[in-house]
Amino acid sequence: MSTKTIKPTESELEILTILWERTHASVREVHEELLKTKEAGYTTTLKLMQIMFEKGLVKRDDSYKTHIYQASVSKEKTQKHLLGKMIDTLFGGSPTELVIQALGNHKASPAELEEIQRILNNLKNQ
Amino acid sequence: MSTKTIKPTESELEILTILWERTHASVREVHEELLKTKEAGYTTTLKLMQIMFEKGLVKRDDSYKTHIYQASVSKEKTQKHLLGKMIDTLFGGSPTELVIQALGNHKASPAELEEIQRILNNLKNQ
DNA sequence: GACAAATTACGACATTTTTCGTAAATAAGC
DNA sequence: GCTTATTTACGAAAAATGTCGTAATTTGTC
Repeated sequence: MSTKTIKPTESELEILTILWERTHASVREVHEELLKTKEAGYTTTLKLMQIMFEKGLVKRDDSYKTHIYQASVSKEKTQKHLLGKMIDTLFGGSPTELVIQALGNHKASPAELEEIQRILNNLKNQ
Repeated sequence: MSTKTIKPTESELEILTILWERTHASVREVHEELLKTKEAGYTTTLKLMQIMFEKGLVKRDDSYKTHIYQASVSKEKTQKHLLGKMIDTLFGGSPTELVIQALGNHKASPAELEEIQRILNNLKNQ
């Protein structure tokens, strides 16, 4: 009953990303960060985060005037879940197909290629 | 002005997937296929496909009573676009991080691992 | 303790997505 | 050519998302 609940919307994902970076932040801080990439009113961000709180996507400390928010779903779990969904719907259930696309269309440095190689070796020796 | 337009919704993606598999299909056929995985009324599917037509996501041949639909965005382009978006929003712009996640969390057969190895070798020798 | 500044709470509305009922159009069989 | 079955067209509404204005609350300052 854990992975099933993860279904953040686009906007929610943007906010989660910021919270993952900072571990915790006020609405104001999140909002400032959002403004760097998009237009939005302050109360819009506030409302969004309140709804995320009701959904359980974030936790908050409201012992002070300024509430401090924190993601309550981990980045890794969310990545895993959304990736799995994408593999299912877009890549016919084949993670390999996705990996091939990702490698083919997006540049990776030699160091990164080595890292992938290490993981690949691990998987082969099992 | 091509990749910017690709933004199918969840439902639209389901339909596109079916169209990609069959190259072309009637509403009835798509609907039957959809029923295997979810509940939906026939007119719902119809309406969805009509809207996709208006958006330009699909083409159709309406010279007969039963219209025949066809995806007008390619699977590859859509995969690429959505993958890129996911890399940006969820994986901090690092395709490698995504590949690592995908390989770590989803099983791949030895044959598939070999295929990935081939691609990796290719990338290394450049 | 009154005032100003910032924050939260709340409700309302716009937009997008999804759903479906009903009517009109089309085609096939008899 | 009439009937029946199937399909499309269309409108309306439900549901989910995103937007923001206004009022109430809190806190700090003088």
